[in-house]
Amino acid sequence: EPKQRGFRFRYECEGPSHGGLPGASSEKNRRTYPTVKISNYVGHARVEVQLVTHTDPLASTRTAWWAVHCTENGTCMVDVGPNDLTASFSNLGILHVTKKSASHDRRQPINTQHLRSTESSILKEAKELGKVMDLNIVRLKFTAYLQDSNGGFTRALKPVVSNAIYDSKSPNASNLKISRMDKTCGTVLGGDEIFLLCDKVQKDDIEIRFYEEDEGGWEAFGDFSPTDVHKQYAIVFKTPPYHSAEIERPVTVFLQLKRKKAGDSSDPKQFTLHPSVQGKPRPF
Amino acid sequence: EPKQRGFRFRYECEGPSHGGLPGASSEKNRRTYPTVKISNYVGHARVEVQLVTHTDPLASTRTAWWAVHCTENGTCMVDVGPNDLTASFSNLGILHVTKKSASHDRRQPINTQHLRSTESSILKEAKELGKVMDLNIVRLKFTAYLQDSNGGFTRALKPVVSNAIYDSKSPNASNLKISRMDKTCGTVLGGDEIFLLCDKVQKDDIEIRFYEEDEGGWEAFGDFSPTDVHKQYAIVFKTPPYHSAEIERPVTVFLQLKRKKAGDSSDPKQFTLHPSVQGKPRPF
DNA sequence: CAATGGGGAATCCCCATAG
DNA sequence: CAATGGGGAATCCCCCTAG
Repeated sequence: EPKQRGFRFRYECEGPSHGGLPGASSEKNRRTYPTVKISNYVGHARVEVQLVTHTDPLASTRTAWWAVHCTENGTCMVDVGPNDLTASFSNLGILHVTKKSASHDRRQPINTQHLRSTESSILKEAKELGKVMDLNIVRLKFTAYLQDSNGGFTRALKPVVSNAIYDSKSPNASNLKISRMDKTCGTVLGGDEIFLLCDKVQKDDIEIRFYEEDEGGWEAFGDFSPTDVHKQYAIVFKTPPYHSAEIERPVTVFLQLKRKKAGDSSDPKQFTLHPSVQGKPRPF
Repeated sequence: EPKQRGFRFRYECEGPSHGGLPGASSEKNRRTYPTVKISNYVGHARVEVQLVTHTDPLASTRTAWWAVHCTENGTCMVDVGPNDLTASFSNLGILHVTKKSASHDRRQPINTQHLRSTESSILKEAKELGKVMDLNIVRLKFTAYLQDSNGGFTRALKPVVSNAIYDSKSPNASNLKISRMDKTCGTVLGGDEIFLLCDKVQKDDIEIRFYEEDEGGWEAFGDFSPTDVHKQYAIVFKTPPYHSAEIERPVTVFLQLKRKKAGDSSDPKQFTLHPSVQGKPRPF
């Protein structure tokens, strides 16, 4: 399985070799790659990868919105066997196809009379498509071919489809990250104003989640409006009140950025809640 | 004269009509436009505008990096006179020409044998040019033509060139602006950490200037490094010490963003310095 | 020096608001 | 509805660091 997030799709103009798609369990020092294994078989086999859309994985590649670059000649397959039937793809790149070139790709009925209208209608179509199938999410589709009696790889097995891969440069799928906060503590009553610096977020699809780790889990959300999100890179918010104002000593909780729609979240940061100051009355 | 900053150059693809270049003294409600007046003359005249480069105003327009769009047909001139010889240009737009189309513009020796090499060499040339003459700065060049005895506008006067106009979308010429700070006061000793949210800045060409208004003017700079500039939209810095630690009551000073190279600055924000707390020793 | 990874510039697209 | 003004997405370019 490939890693779902954190990999950046590239445009052709960016050149090859910006690193291959890592495997789901890939680590800094121990890199792994998307891998498939053919079970219950001994012999030679050929495994091919294709990119398919996020939503309709089994059917479509009808428009090649992306192209996989693994070998020089553009084909994406490896031969395996006869003993180890594990195919590992170590240099998969995912290429963005631009809207413009995408429209050229389609075979047009060249001889029809609409010369101008084609172009705009294609753009419109592309836009429609873009709405349904997010171009920034793809899956890998592996197809294995076993050798037939003539030695040709013709006996196709049922393809398997990977989990979804999100373009890390796409604003709705980039890695969420809190890089800095002006305070890391506040009072149990909430209402403390915090300046938080982060990687790119979308002002209408982000929330700041406070939580405690134990089961039963308390959670609450930072208080801010879209206008408090500054240029996608900073958020000014107020802390939520803790579930209980009656604490004797400081409590440490966590906060993280979280996308409302996709549900993915950033690494957490610690935040310390202090008891409300002696003599300062709670608001009621 | 045109306004120097705050006007955005547009690409052709953005369509016409995103507002015309305002005059230097243009206000929200009282719009003015770049205007020239022919002195010491009575009669009809024609005034033409052209865009010229920032650095070499009198000579060049040799490559039309920008195009002025004022009338439908692309010509940019107005006829004035016979009494009022003031020409006002109310709908000047400045078009960005993309690098790609810029290279097409040049008349190529089509029949030479370098088919591939031309393109890359043109790009290289464009890049070279870009280094010397900043494509995001232009000037207007007005040329007036008086009527000759046949009624033709042939008697050109000496052209006049406007001040420089900076593309407000260009990162090194955009409007500087402080939009929010997490504190607006600190101590006279300095060293207070401030989170400041701002419009786009360049981490290597920005400083935070504290100053007092009176002549003799104290000034000092916020302490931060390029890595403290977060994604061009926020700066975490430490306040500088005031010129005197011996103050009895709070002092209000100003701070502003300031570009090191161009020297332009943002509107100031107030900042209040409090006396060092009773009993807290000054560091020495 | 090429591979890897990432910041930000140049280009493009489209939305909100006031006439 | 078109003019105006502006935010941000899609595309592209290039620098840094570690091998």
